[in-house]
Amino acid sequence: MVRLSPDVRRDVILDATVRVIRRKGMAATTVRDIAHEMGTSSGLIHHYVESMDVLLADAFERAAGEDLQATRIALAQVSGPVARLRIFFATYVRAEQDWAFQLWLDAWAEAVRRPAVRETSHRLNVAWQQVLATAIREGTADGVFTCDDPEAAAWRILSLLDGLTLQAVAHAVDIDRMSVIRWSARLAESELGLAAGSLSDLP
Amino acid sequence: MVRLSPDVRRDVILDATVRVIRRKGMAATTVRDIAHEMGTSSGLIHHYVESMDVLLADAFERAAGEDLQATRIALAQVSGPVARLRIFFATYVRAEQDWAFQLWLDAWAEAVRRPAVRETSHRLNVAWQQVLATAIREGTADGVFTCDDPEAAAWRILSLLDGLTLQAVAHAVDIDRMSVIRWSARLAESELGLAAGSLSDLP
DNA sequence: AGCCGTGTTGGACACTTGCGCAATAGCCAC
DNA sequence: GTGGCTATTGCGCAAGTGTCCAACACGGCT
Repeated sequence: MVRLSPDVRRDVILDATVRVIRRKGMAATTVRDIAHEMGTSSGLIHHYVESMDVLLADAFERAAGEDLQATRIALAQVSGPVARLRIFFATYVRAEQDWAFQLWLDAWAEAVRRPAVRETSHRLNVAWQQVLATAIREGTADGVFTCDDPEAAAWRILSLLDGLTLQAVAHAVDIDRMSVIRWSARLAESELGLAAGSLSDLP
Repeated sequence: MVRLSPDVRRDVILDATVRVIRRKGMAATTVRDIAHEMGTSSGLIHHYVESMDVLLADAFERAAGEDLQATRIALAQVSGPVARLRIFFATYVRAEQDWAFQLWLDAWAEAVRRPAVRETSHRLNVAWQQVLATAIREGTADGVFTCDDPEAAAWRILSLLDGLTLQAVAHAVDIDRMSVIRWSARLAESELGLAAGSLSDLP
């Protein structure tokens, strides 16, 4: 029985929740799972968290936010619009491991019924789209890309990525991860006026 | 207590299940809900259905299968590859009303946890892809389309449709239904070597 | 009419869930 | 040390789940 300060304990609870929902998915995560994950009693969680619903929403925000942040950092570490887009596609699949994308599937499905989840998933989805749109805008400013509407192009590329990844994750067949990247990168080439293969060919 | 023949009862159960999952979503649907919906006891359901898992899968199959069949019929009633594709995009949004697409979101999310649901959603997704792939193959055979790989092209077009519709349905903003069709149709034009606007311009 | 097959009931069962509460035990100030 | 504040326990509770089954009652057949 380790006694922690409220702030630290709150953080430990969130961390444990993130780990569990990554392993089991949001819908299958229980208070007892989280308690077992951090090696405490389940009552402790209710001492800090008002309800399971908000805990799941907060944990989803942290988990998905970490992936977004990781991609942002990865993009910042390379220069040049083309190289940056290559990194985007590469990290998207790395970030969107099966368990991470499963979180998104849960969130999208739950969005109709849980306002808190809808707000979070919407905000994070827009954030992802903005990461892509910003990269595209920089490329057009540099004269490397040709694109009338970076916002719309970002939605299209991201939606194709999501639609293909969805098939790969939910059904575990028909579309392999390599094709997801290559096909999405080819759409990006077409959208941005790049030569075929400049994004989709392997380095 | 109305006594029905097994075949009729099975149909009544499926119908009631479809109604409930349309109202509450797959994840929140219980045996007792369905029993209450058709005004019988819950035990009756298990007398006909081996498990909740397959009942949900069967109900999803009926609901989603009806939409698929409606699109197939609509496609059969027009001739010419271009006209047929236009109908495909038009009926896709009509078929995929919000509650219908919500079913798909539920199915994709539940696929990991419910094997029967995964099998059904996988099979129906492939069926949708095949409807598109067949239309594309016919167009290439007629010399109207130019496409190396109709199977892959169908996956890409369908995935973009799903990815965009997902945003429209789950978040109810950012992307309107008109853009979903127009953007997907433009990808199809690019994939099939059609002139810009031949699919995406409104009739 | 009476009977029997079977469609149907309604609750038992074992389990899981989120949640609250009295009791306990660790840490810090004195 | 020792007391007191409070983080933590561990169990109980009520509600909810899928599944199963003995009993019941309806309807067609003899």
